Amino acid sequence: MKLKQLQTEHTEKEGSNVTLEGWVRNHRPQKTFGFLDLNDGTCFETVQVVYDQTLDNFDETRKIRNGSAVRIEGEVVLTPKRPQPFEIKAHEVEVVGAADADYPIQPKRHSREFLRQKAHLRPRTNLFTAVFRIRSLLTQAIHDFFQSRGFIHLASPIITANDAEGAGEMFRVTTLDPKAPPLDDSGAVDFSQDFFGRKTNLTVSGQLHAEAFAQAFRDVYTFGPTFRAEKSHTSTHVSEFWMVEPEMAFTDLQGNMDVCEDMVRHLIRQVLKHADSELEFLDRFVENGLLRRLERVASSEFVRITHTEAVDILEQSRQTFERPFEKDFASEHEKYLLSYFDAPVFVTDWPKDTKAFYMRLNDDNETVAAVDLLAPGGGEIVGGSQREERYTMLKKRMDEMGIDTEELDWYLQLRRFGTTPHSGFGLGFERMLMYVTGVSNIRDVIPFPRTPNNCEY
RNA sequence: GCCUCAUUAGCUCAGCGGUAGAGCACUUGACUGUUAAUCAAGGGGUCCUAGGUUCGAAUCCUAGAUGGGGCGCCA
Repeated sequence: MKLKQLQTEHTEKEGSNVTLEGWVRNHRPQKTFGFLDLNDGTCFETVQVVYDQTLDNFDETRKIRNGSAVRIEGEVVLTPKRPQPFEIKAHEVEVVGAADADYPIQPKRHSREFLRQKAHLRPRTNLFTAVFRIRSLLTQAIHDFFQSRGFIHLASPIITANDAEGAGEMFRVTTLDPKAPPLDDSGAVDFSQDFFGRKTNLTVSGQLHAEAFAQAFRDVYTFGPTFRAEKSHTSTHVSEFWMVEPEMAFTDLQGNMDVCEDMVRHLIRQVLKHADSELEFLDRFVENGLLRRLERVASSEFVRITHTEAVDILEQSRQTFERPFEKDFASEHEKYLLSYFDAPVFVTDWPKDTKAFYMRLNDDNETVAAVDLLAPGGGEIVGGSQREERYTMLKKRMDEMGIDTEELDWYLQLRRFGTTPHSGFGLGFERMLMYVTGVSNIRDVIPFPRTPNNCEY
């Protein structure tokens, strides 16, 4: 039987025998009896197993160490006067796989740094049980949201030929011999002899491919892994992460923000609805006030201001900032705007030279129809835009910014064959997860994080 | 890439120029309802590495390695 099921049915099951399988989180043996805290992976909670000398293998059971895998057969006993509503009175305890004495996870707080070095064992701690249960829930919620609105999911390619679209450094994909690659006449590496007959990289974004599908299915989204080879050392960057990228034809920037706002609210509501125990734990041990913050965001209207308005607010703030804010914002500016409004804020219409080539040029010729969503406690979690759908404008912008128009001819063609005003955004999945769980380092919301100089496991 | 802080037992940390410490974990024992149980005893150390200063270095100095935090780049 699964513990999750027993949790909802323990009243009906009172007095009946059940078998549970799981891992011992903590063990409190005494002289003639003892207690095992068992987690079977099906829910956040543990169940207390009580055993005594009536067990055939009482002496062996007394010696069970934390981390051991066990099978318990016993009776469901209601315990309304104790901290837990029910427990299991064991009739049989079978050790399925004992844990050696040097099992490193103890029933106490460990540092995140230590647990990162034990990434294969950390899902057995309360914190990571909560985080990864919510991660799974959030994945489901994303698909629910888009599928229920008729969006088509597309698996955008992980290996791409797009060399650079301005999103950052890329990982090269190659089968050439690193010691003796073939060279061309000028002495440079000859990638025409590489596996795909050209230079290829891991994707930095599925957006361009999503745009192609949006011109066929209208509303589409991608949800998959993304790779950046930047040597960033921060708590919000990893080399491999997941992005959600919806793309919508016949949709302007306002419509884009409507979908984004609905999505963020939906995601938070789903977590609030289905992860009570996890959020309660996180609110207590990770971020005091997490629940209140999420509830407020789930019910509040998001603010919408232009970049020009945001700059005005910063200018009138009477606060001294270390960095200039006329063009792009640093985290200190984002924090000020968030505390000013005390709600999620969309900032739109950014100066064109701070943003990517595909964003639609506004009539002022100075700004583009870009949008960043700033969220209290999470910083920038979404970046999006209305795309430049006018062929000549796009071509001009690409030339100005030195983007290879030959390589991206297929992307330009989309503007010649039935172009539409269209928009989309990218949600950093792990950043959303940080925002929802209160966990402050992105390496602690991804199962096996990859960062510069670190690819263990 | 830049700036900072750290590295002492399996974990969390104290010690800051004079014999290597505590709590938890582990092992053993006590305990008839524990909730990160409690109590007692025991085992456990390349004080990150390499140099240097000193009668004497975990402690002071130099370099390096690894990790954390901040900034930049971004999601």
